[in-house]
Amino acid sequence: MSIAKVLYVEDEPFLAQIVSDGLRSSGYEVSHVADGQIALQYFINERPDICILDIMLPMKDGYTLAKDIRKINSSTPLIFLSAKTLTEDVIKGFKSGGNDYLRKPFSIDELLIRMESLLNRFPKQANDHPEQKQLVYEFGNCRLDTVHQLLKTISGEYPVSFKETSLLEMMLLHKNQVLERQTILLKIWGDDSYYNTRSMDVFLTRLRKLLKDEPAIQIMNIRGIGYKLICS
Amino acid sequence: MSIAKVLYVEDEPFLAQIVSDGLRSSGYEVSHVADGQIALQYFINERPDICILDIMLPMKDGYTLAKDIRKINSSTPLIFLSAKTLTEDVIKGFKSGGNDYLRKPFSIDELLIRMESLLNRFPKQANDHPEQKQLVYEFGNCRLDTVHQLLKTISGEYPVSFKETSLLEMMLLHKNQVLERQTILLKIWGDDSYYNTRSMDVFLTRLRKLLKDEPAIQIMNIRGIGYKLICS
DNA sequence: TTTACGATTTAACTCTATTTAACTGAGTTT
DNA sequence: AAACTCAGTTAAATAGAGTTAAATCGTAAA
Repeated sequence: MSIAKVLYVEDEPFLAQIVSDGLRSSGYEVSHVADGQIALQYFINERPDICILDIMLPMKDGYTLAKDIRKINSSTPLIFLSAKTLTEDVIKGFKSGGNDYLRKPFSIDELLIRMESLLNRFPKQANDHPEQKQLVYEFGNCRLDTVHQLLKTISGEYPVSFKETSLLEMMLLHKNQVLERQTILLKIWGDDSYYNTRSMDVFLTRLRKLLKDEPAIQIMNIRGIGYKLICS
Repeated sequence: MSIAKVLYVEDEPFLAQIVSDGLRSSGYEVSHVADGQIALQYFINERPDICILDIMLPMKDGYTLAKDIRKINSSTPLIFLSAKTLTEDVIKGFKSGGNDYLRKPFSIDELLIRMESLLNRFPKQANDHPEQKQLVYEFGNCRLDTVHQLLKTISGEYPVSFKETSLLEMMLLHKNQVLERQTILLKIWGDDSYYNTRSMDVFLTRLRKLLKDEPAIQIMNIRGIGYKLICS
């Protein structure tokens, strides 16, 4: 989804400023309105993706506003923010069409996560965007097939393990550039603890051994920083 | 909607009794379980319409349980109930697949209205209509008929068992993507205990044997993670 | 109810990717 | 040059995965 538009209705200017800033710095486009009457106009004109409503408002209270919005649109998520803590107020909030109800004071982070939840913005899996990554790499006289995990060199074709494939692929994506050790570790191993660095060394040895017959290809170490894969 | 089934996971007996009674007197059908490990079994067998999970549980905590449930089913609403009040716990709850998070102590009425809200937002469906799933899959030179449980390969047509069919079908639904072992186990076997993984290995061997004459089709292992079915 | 059979699980064993360990060497700092 | 840190090599240990066969389970026919 592109940038989500938020309609935020709140009459207390100080809080409104803090929350608006918080939302904006998380990438939302925020329209702030202080009055319930005007808010409905905004809703109609701006078609926000989500609304955040205070309950106590001048002219038209939050419950009424929510009901009015629901007459026009039944699906846009509505979150109530209120200092009213009684259960019956919460129930009134849901009955008037709200989808969530946060008691003041609340944390911005909690508001954000609840908004995301209502907007279904959780990255389901990496599967969502089957990113069009390259499957086969040619370099020097070699070829790495990341699908079948095969490395063809001048001296033959060898099956390589998943980690070997990942490591070589990562270097190929940065060939002739410096690639930091830590970057590799974090990406492939998930953390850069001592034993994982030792483990990576072992894999480097294996890759170097596989590529030893290709004089034009070298994995160079840059001490204290990382590696550079030299190849055409 | 007919009577909604609730799976309620809570290890504190006194609270569990109160909440269960409250839900029942509001017309819900409640299954109460005190243990996270067993809860997953219940989920698979009972197919509840909504789940209410405590966070602190013996055997398997609420977050982990939620993640496991999400591997099997992505739409059933999940509500966390917890004495943990920190924002970061709330965020963890949503990140692990929860749809709402209520801090203890909470009022039964608030729980009820939030349940109702979620049940309206995710109208019963996924479970009732096991969405028009594909019955026959074509891949490479093969064809899997899930109705008659027949696998046609280049070398003939073979009857396959229910588990073989399910396993292959699941891989086909994720072909050329990484599919986690645990996801398969939870979905097909219902739990990921040791012997089930061994059993799955046996089925993989059988599938690989059946598909061995199709060089373009391979079930590749990604150690520590899962499998990838390579095919067109 | 018993038997027979196929489906699935359990068991025992093998193989292999990855990690751990121990040691060696190379570049840096003092 | 001594001391130190980082990196490379090799081998052993571990844990994940694969294979095969035997045991068990469940169901339908006898």
